[in-house]
Amino acid sequence: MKATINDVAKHAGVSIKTVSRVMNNEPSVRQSTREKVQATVAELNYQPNLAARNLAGTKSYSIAYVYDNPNAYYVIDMQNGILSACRRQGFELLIHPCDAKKENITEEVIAMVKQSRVAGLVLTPPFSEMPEFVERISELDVKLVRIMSGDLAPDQLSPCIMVNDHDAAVSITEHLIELGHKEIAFIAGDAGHKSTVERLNGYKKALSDHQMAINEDLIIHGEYSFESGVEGAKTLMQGEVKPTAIFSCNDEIAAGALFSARLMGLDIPRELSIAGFENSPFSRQTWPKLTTAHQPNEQIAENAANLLIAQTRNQGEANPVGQYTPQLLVRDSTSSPAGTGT
Amino acid sequence: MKATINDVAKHAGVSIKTVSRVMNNEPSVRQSTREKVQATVAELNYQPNLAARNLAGTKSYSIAYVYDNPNAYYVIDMQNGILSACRRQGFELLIHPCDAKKENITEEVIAMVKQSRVAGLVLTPPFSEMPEFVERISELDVKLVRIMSGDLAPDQLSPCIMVNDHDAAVSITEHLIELGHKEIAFIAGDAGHKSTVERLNGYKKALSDHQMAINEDLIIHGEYSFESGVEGAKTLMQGEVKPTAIFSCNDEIAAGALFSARLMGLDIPRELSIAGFENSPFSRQTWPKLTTAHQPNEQIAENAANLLIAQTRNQGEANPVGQYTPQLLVRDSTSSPAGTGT
DNA sequence: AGCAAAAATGACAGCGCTGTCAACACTGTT
DNA sequence: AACAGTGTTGACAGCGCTGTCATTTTTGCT
Repeated sequence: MKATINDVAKHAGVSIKTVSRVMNNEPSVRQSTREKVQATVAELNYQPNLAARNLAGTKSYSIAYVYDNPNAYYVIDMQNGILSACRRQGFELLIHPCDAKKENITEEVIAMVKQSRVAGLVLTPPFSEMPEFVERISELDVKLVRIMSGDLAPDQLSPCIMVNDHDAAVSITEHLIELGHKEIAFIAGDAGHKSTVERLNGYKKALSDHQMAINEDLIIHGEYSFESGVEGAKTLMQGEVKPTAIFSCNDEIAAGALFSARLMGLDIPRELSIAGFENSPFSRQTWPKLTTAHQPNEQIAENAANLLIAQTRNQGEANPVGQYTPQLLVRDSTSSPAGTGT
Repeated sequence: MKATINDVAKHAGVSIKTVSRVMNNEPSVRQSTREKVQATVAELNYQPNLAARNLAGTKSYSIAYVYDNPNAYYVIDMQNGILSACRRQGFELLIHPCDAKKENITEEVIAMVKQSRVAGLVLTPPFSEMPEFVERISELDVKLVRIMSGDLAPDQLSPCIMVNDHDAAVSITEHLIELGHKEIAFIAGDAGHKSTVERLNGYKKALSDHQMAINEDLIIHGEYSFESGVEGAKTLMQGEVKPTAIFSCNDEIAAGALFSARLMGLDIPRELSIAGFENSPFSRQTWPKLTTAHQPNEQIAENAANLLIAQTRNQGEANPVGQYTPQLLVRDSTSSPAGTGT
């Protein structure tokens, strides 16, 4: 029914061990032998039995995705990306949703690692940005890869995929500046998230670069939610200095801001430009569609998983750092301010 | 480091096989022996090695969740529910996202089943509602459980968890009727989905029961999307007979309808009541929050997974049928029509 | 050609568990 | 007391693969 390593060995006229070597990309196999085996593998459509591999070997062929993110879209994207890498490399994925705020979350994850014997973990915010957690986990016999906001890895504990929110925020802000906006507001997300800090700094940087003053009254400290956008926009538009553009820390906030603006009878984008961040499905479910920054989550995740798998095989550099900068995606919620004739 | 069955056997003073029997709830173990072993298991915190189990036994200890659903919230809920059941029962979950519209999707899933040797599959729409697909898969040596819309299982091929969209739609419609609405519109989702049909029928049933006419002009055939809600509401409000309430086939459509209504300057719910369906996070991210029907997806999924696992162990009835009726959840988007004084 | 070193290959044990089957310990019966 | 019948337990092989180490083949060099 299902081909085993034995079948392949017999068909190819070599020993089981040689087939094993080929399957694991080990050296010390003559090229001609390797090809012969590979041909047989293809012919019989052989796929190694994961259970047997895990049982027999010292290495493990599974990795886990540990997450706590209320954003389902993000999780699904990450999961799909990781899964792609796993399928390609013959790995298994264990998904481990859990609560980052739980008192003994570190112990819980440590227990999971010991129990499941996974070879590595993919960590996304908030876990990837919890120094103590990362440190404790990295003492275990398990590889890590972290996806986080920033431009430089904070330490050498694992490979990191950095998402350059700062530069992307600069792009968005410059887009608004170039459209001719003078009063650009910012609605921030949760203060605890690194992404909030990075995006806010990018916004400030762009203003400074263009000799524009930073007006703290135009900066709202909110959280990553629709309601926060609603409130933020209301506060801003009732303030002394009315912005002609609002840069929201993510699409959900932007959707809220947009909603609020329409309630106030504003014509978007003519009277107020609104930009989001993330390019989540949210940004396409508003009207007009949001200008945002596209973050290729699935690709980031696949990249991260590949890096992780390479680590578990002791391949690749020790602690490579990948970097992604979300790209500006101009849609219909931004334009030149009213009265500038564009 | 990690306790094996051998350690347990030694500590308890019995043979490995006896421990195995206890772990698998097999009969023919004296009560006193069973307790002794269980105590040792607890003491050593022993957990069977899944890889070894899968390798040695004829049974498998993993199930797969096969899905193709663009709704990330739904998928995450299902996944979490299934995962809970798996954790409790010592099973492993394989997640298998794929494209239901792909030409040879059936062959692809069959290949996956053979390859991974999973003991069972959890199927949600659209897979659970594809008769040929289900039939082909059920010929395999794999158990199934289906979650689908309706009140009666369509066949005896597997246990089914039925979600009674019909009755829930009746509840929502009656809620609107009781508020005093006379002209109640309906915006349907994708015609191909059974849930659309069931909800539409529930809507019609409620109207009939209350001696109200069914006006086809008040029924919009759309799809499960925000845009569809926007368009649908626009069409309805420009029609000859203006509804005072709109029942949307899901929350996303309702959000679109709500958005559209606000653009038209309507005061919600005073001038127009809008109800959704699903209680997705969407329904809480609108303003006002949507009246909807709550579908306990996570619970449904856990229930389904438990049923599936019972099947793989040949426990439980042959083809049990579970049923859930989503519950009416009244929030702020519905009220008595203007001029009725409530 | 002859030899040591290096490269390629294979034999074999064993990972932690389950299935099979044999062995043993009790019953209640004649 | 001898027996069958039932309930309980354990010995042992083997699942499909990898790690170790021994063996064979090839290579580079004199």
